[in-house]
Amino acid sequence: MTEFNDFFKSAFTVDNIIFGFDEGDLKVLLIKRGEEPFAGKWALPGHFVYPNEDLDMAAKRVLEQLTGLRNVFLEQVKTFGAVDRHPFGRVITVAYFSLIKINHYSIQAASIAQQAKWHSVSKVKNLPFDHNEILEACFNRLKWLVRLRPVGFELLPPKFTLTELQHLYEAILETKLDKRNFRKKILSMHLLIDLEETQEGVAHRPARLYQFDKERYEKFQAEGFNFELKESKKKESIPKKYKTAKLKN
Amino acid sequence: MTEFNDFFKSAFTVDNIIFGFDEGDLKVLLIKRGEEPFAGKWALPGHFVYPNEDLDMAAKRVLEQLTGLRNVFLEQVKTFGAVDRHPFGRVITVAYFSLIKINHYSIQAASIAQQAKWHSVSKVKNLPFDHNEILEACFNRLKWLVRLRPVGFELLPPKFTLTELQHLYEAILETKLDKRNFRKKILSMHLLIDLEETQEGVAHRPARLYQFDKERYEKFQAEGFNFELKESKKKESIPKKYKTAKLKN
DNA sequence: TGGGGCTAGTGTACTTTTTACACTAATTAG
DNA sequence: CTAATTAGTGTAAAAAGTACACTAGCCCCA
Repeated sequence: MTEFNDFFKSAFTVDNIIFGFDEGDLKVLLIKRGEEPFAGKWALPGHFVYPNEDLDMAAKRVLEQLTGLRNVFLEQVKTFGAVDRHPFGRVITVAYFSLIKINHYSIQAASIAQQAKWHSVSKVKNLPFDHNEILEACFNRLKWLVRLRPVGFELLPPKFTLTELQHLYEAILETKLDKRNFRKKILSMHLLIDLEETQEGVAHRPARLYQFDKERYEKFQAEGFNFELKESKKKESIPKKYKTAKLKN
Repeated sequence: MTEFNDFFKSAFTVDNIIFGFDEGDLKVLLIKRGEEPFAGKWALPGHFVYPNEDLDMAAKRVLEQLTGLRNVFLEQVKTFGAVDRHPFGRVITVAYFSLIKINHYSIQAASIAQQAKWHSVSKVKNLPFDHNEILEACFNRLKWLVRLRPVGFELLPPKFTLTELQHLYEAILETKLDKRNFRKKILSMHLLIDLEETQEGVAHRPARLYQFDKERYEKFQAEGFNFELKESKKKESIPKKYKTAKLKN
């Protein structure tokens, strides 16, 4: 049994990929690292898992320390364990992603980081460790999940308009959707409660406000239903420089 | 930095969930454990990850030692890290699942186990550790994956009939499929090469043999296509005792 | 050697879902 | 009161999915 002892020399961490949505843009919460390695660099928030702590617990702890939030959407995505991924030794990390409503919490950076800030997912690059790869894996998971389960609502305030919801989907799926078809599809699921209120103080026709019907959703989930959304094939507003890259039949 | 050292006392393993298909039944390869803990019990094959080894490498190693196979379908599924899941200390495990063609390899159990044997997925229970939970997670992943990507072919011999393919899908999805619709759908994907050969020595009309067109599939994958299969709503041959459990609208 | 048993193989009409597409409505700003 | 801006709505055509039943070809055995 002594041979086993050689194996008990590694550590593991959780990394939290926290997505939010603001100003029509999908964001990810990064921290400015307060400790070595890579002190001072923007990175994904994460921490070692304590000896008496389950993985999910550790992920919840990191999330709560950073945002003050509990009971938010949180799901394990993938584990990264390249031999040389951490300069201090063998450290594998379990990536979790969560979806939160921006502006519904205050960042409490001090506890685990010098600073925490939202960054546009599309602009983030050059993260330390293998964090670019981790972020990409989580973004792909989100893209996929959003087609199957109505997780989009986790990212919006409790009251939202259909256009806001559509913009969210467009940001995640990186595509344009047809307005009428989107509305038809969303409303046909009967997962939205029409609040019979409208926006105020906007310089155009005010939109109706809706609320996600969580109760109804949970009833349906048991029956296993499908939340698929397909993209519009309308003349897409793709900048010309990408046009040639499109695949042919 | 000394505080970090407390974290470098854990170990991690990979567990391989190896699926095969035989006699119309989905199987999983289990080993009879040669070592403590749980020596002598049937369990999922797995092993500690060596200090100089990536996770994927470890999974490939275990798979190859057990089956002699390389280059088979292998994918990370989920990581399990409950505090008390291993009696020897803190050990988290990364679950991988793979799909192999039964009868296309010989089990080389000696190296890591007393014995290895195929078990019907539907009959496996009372595995040690948290292996029941791990198997369930991998089976769910397979169910899901088979609808999106033509991974079914990984489980069949190079030449197969459409009925064999259909039985495979039915075993994985735990449902009946309509024969004509299944064929229409499968053939419309143009992923099968008609070998213009037929079965021999069967006591009925011999079926045509097909081969999976991997090249064509890989070309399509870049374009992102969908391999979804829906179940037949035909009068299902569900034993009466289950009928009352069906969900209503 | 021909009839029974068995599985292979095929087409069509109907229903549902998806898609493409353009105008009117309601508000604020100036 | 006009311009600017976004909200909100319906329909027809195409595609995909579904339900369903009979003939074809082989072996076995009497």
